[in-house]
Amino acid sequence: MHTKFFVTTPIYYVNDKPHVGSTYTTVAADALARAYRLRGIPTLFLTGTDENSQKNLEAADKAGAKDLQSYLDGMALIWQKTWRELGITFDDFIRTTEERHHRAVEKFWKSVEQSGDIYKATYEREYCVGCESFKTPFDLQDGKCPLHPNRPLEKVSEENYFFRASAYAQDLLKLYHDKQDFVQPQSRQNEIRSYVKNAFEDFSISREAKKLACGISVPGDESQRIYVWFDALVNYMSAVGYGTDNKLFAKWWPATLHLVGKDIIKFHCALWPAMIMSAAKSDPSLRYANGEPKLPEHIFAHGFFTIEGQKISKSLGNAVDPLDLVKKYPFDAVRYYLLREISFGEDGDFAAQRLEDRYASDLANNLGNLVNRSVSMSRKYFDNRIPTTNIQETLRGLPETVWGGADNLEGLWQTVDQYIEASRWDMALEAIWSGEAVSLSAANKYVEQTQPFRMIKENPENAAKVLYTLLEACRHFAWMVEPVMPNVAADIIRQLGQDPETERQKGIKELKKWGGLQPGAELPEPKILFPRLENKKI
RNA sequence: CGCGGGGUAGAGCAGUUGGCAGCUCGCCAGGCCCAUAACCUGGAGGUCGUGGGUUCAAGUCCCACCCCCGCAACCA
Repeated sequence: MHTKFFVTTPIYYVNDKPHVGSTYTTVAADALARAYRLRGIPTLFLTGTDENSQKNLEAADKAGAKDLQSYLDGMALIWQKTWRELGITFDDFIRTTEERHHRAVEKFWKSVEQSGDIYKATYEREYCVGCESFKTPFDLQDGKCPLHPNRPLEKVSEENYFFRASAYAQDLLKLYHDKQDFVQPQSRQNEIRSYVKNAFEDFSISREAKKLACGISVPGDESQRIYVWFDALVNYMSAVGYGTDNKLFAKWWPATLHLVGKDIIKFHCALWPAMIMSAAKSDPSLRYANGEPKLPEHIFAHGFFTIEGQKISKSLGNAVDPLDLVKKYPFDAVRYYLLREISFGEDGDFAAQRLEDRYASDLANNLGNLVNRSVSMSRKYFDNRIPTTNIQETLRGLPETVWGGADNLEGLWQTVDQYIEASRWDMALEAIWSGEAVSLSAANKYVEQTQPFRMIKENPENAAKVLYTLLEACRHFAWMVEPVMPNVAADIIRQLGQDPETERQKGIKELKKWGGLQPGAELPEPKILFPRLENKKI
């Protein structure tokens, strides 16, 4: 595990409100952030909005906003509000129109300039507004942008500033080679490698101010504005004090993990590290003691969604508003579904039916039912209390049963931690649900094999052991899934007669130990964790 | 020679470093009765797109081929 965890989402364009795509990225980041916080690791979770884009200007006009700034303010608020309602625990929200960001960009630009990697050149090329990037003949297909064939290319002939990105191609290739997990999943690293190898050119990083109504001015040249990507990427640094708070910056940079969609990997995995390599040459705060540039440690590119098998599209009316979603389903369930159903890094499909299946099967039948039956039996047979038993004797399961005991539980914790470190919640959750010796499934089997409801008559001592084991296991499972389903986890802890906040204070080491439940403690009346979803079609 | 994703049981999907082909749902037959008609056991169901190759061993690596999906705008 890391000594600190600084995770970011991309900054989102505010030309629209959040939808499942941005929600997916942000929920994934949130679950990771919560996991590290729970583990006592200093965590900073950053998200925000990209407000210097021409697209926003178009959107503001379209929305009939009285001026750009009030439009941006309104949208930024909507994004923040949406995230809060989805239980997103971001620590900071950066807006690229903020002063701190402007100062960071300015400093960054100057560093790159000082390193000799900014030069002026006149050139004529095609600019695609859709991509917000220049296209080389190599990029074009039939003279059109292959991504936006119906959007006319702008012929641009002007004097701009360029970033000498090509000078870093070799260093980037070396980086990918030396650090196999710099870009994940592996297939994306391959893609990036071939891009850098074959098509990595210098970037134009400014436009004439008179043609661009918004954006940050080039330091020392008011007639030019900084290209949106060159500005946007720096947000990851400006939020942690680059150019404004050296101490803060030293504490948090470099980022541990940039979470991005697969469409923007070129910018994050090639341009961004190249920019840092350059700036680091003249800015010691961007270098380690050994002189190496402080690059982000990992970049994870997730896949895209289809909705019910179809591409997300407003004209089809299938864009899902996350706020509508959490009106229909508990947000814990939505979070669980997003993180469990799609293998992180792959494309996936969002289907209401699947969500409901998972809800009924994984959540209600397995998790909810296990907690409910365990608590109910304990209350019934042991006077509304956690059975009194010798905890030492519950370290192992009864002979001839599947239950693997405390050692295996420790192993499961390790597995979960390992998958979290790889950002693979899908795998972590699968292990919790259906691992061999210790899991929700194993716990349910343990009930069948030992039959405490029968055992209570013949061998109450063993029944006490089994039930204590089940309750204690539930406590562990609750903490394992807490980052994904914070409300559900808290409910389980309460049903076990503990206070979630008091428990959390004890720290992860304590929580991971076997025997956290006090034998003989009172058990409150259990409530259904996952009520049936009747007629709740989305 | 555009870019990318994918073809594994009826449906939906996993398969990190090559080592008996798995999961969820559905279906069939049992069990249990603590529990949210939940839980457990057993079973049927697969030429892992096709053809070659490497290997003691390939869904997994290599080569060729076939098929499907996305790529106006919105957009991770």
